[in-house]
Amino acid sequence: MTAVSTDFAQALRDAGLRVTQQRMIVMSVLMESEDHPNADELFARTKAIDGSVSFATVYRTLAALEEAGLIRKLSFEHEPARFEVTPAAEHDHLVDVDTGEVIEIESEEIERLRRELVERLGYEIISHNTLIRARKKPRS
Amino acid sequence: MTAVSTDFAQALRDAGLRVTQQRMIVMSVLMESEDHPNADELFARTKAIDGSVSFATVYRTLAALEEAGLIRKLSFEHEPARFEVTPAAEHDHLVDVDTGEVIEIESEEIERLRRELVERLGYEIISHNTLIRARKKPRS
DNA sequence: TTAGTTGCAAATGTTTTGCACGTTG
DNA sequence: CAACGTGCAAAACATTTGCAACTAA
Repeated sequence: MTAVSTDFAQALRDAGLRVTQQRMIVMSVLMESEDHPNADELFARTKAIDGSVSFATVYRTLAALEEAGLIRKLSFEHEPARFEVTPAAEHDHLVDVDTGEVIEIESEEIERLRRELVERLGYEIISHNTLIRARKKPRS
Repeated sequence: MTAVSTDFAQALRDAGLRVTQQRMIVMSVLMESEDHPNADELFARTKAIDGSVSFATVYRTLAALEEAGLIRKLSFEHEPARFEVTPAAEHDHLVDVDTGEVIEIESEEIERLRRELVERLGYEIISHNTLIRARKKPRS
């Protein structure tokens, strides 16, 4: 029982969810992913570890974990949703339109300005999701 | 032939697209929409003007107009894509999670910071899309 | 024991597409 | 008239769900 898997189990319990083998696997697969996998990819990686996990369970687990705030769903255009473990600090996503690569970018100042702006409108941010489509500048 | 419809026709021609009645109707419907309609809603509003326009054409027109940069597709979560005419100034979208209302918010400073940050990474922004899920603060 | 979870397959909802016909340039 | 666009219905695609079997608490 590693520290990490204990954390997963505890996080599930805290969320009022049962600790099942399937959820543990999906969580650990997502946690260990450096990229931002979609449900298909998570299913493939999960199946490689435990062939009995079904596609439906991957989706249901993702929905449950998102609901619990443990993971985040990213909506990209023209492609299925991707997922990431909820980051400690908010960050935006830059997609290289030529390579498809996703880069996380972070700015405390932008975040602060955004929060202030939203508060001035009388709202409180629950979550936000910024997608920047960009292209690498030619290095002169 | 009004100035507005001429602009639509010209915009289509400039994009290398044929000026068809269907495209003109879809464009004008979207242009006159104060909200951010989805394909379903656009189809309904379009059909009210010309009953012969098909659902497929609405989708194909939206794809063509987006490709041409004339309109923008917004990906929300747990609901079909919405559309808006490409705004003169970039703006973000705030969704009131309780009412579903979509509010456009704009900040030149955030935009500037974001552009600078992205440029520092060697990229050039093509487009961006920010979705903020928020809840109205109780007025004390 | 029993409420929550799962696997399977079927269903759902959105968006796309093949094809024959119509229209634009 | 040639290329492009359209309508229709069927297909594709991502995601969700009903149900009977299973399992965590």
